[in-house]
Amino acid sequence: MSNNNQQKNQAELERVRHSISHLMSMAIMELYPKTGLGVGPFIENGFYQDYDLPESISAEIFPKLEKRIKQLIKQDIKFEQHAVSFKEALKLYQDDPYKTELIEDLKKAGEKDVSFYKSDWFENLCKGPHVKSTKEINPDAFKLDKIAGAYWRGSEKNKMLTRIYGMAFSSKKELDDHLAMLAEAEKRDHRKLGRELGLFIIDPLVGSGLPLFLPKGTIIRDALWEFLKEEQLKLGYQFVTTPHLGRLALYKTSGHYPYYKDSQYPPIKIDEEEFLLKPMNCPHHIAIYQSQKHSYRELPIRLAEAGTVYRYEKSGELTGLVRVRGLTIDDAHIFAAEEQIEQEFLSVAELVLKIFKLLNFKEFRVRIGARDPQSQKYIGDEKSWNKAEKIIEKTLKGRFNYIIAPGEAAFYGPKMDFIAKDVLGREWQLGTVQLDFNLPERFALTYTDKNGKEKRPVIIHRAPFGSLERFIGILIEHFAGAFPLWLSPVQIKILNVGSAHEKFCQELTTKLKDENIRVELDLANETVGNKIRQAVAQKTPYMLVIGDKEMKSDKLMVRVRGQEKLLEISYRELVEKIKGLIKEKSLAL
RNA sequence: GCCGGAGUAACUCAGUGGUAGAGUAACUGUUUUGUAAACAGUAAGUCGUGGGUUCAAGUCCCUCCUCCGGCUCCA
Repeated sequence: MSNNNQQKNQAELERVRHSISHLMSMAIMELYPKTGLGVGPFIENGFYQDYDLPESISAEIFPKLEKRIKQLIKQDIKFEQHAVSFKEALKLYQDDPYKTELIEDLKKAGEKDVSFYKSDWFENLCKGPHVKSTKEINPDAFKLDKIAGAYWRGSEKNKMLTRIYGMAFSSKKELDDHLAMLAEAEKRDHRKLGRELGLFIIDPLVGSGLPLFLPKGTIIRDALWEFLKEEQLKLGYQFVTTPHLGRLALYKTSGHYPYYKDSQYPPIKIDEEEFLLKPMNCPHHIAIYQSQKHSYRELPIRLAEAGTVYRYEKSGELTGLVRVRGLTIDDAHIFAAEEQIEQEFLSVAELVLKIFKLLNFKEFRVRIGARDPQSQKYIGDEKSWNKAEKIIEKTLKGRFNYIIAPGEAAFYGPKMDFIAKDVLGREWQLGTVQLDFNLPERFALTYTDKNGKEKRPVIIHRAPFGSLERFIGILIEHFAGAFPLWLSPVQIKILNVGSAHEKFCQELTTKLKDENIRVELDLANETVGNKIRQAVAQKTPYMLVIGDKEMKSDKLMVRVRGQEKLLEISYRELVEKIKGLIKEKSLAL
């Protein structure tokens, strides 16, 4: 399909999606004539519409609504646009505070009049666009999805409305494909797999948002960090270790307190002093930088640490490993001279891309997080912000396709985020690089330049994974628990056929362990079939069934994850093969 | 935090006011197994918490906690 066609189809689909939301509103208003209407745009994969309903409803109403929407589609209802004057529009909606607010906003924005769409008896303030007639809508290609609360205009100070989400596509097949993707995503849910594969748990008694990594999860975590450590050593990073709390005064200097007061664990008071569980590693790394005088010859100084921080995320925001209260950032702070920024940004970008390639994230995009011009939440002066934003853009121009996202900056500086698609096509913000002129100023950081003058360095904050917890959560879903060999908690599972083979299996296990291969032995009094089934469920990369044949022959029959045919191979060859794959961190088995 | 849904054995779940159940896992025994589920038995639950209604509550009502889907937020 040509690009033009794609765009055209996309536009058609958006009209369809938006039009179904109007039909849904018709169906709702037939049931509850007094319903207030909030916003109702098309979105990726479908649409939603907010309602102020006289009573609370549940998804049980969906079949009834869907049936009615299908009937409406078949009635060949026309969508007609007309302009209404502000005066008239305000009069029409005099009892509707939501519409009144929207109309006032349009007026402020300098519009001449207000656009309305009429479909049958249903007339609604709406800028469109819509289908000409419901004939254009495929009645079998939409489905109501879920019901949720949503604040009017997205502000938690406002009333909460009822939002109904729907999915809509141009064909039933696309809808079915999308539903299949969702079903697959549910199967891969890292919270479910995390428990089934023995990777991590969250214990309510320990606290929500405070995951406990089990032995197998810890193997993955350590392997990821070891990999990153090696890469960073090659790139000239130095590793530091800092404690989990620091004096409140430190965070007052950095500005993290009271700026993030509401999302931090409150200060701990002891001996007339106050300490804060660290919400960020930067102040500690800055203290290390400041412990000495620095020359331009040393820069850039790159201080790295898997630093655990604690943030009091609101209870409703917590999700498994991907949103937690205690998290370990694969953090580093690069103290650099201004002219080194571009090089350092590129070096971090390269590292992030290497990670993507290694872990099979095939598609990604880059986003520059810039200031929200409306917001006051930023520290530092206009000049340094402009400079920082310019430098990032200059660095990326011609090298990456990027979009600029206003309002996505950190409070101390603009950033560059890498957003990758997983194998199901879902997007995750992974690597982040942030440019900061402000903390160096607040802490009065200096280095001595060529001419013996004191100069101000910049700080580049960066985390290629984001956080170990979140990254592991994403990887669990990305790989559906079937990790590449180098990350697999158990690389080989050995299963004995009968009790006569136990000793041989134990010796084999010891030998493989000596080769630094992670091996697990299953001597349970179970049928071979059952033991295989369990090892398959654990997504074990290699399985060795050991019986009389293996004890007599010098060949092993290896069952490889995802392959039907058994691999016949000698012990030595198998060890070399596996060690080779681990060393290259191969995706294949 | 807000809106909605849910919480019964380690896990997945059944149980609509009248004696707490199943499958899986665990444990014990039998079986000695050849590439995705051997057989038998045993043990296991203050039915999330606290209160209320009732002769009687897993079931109805209220409080709090936790989880799920969203919203808001995410240094």
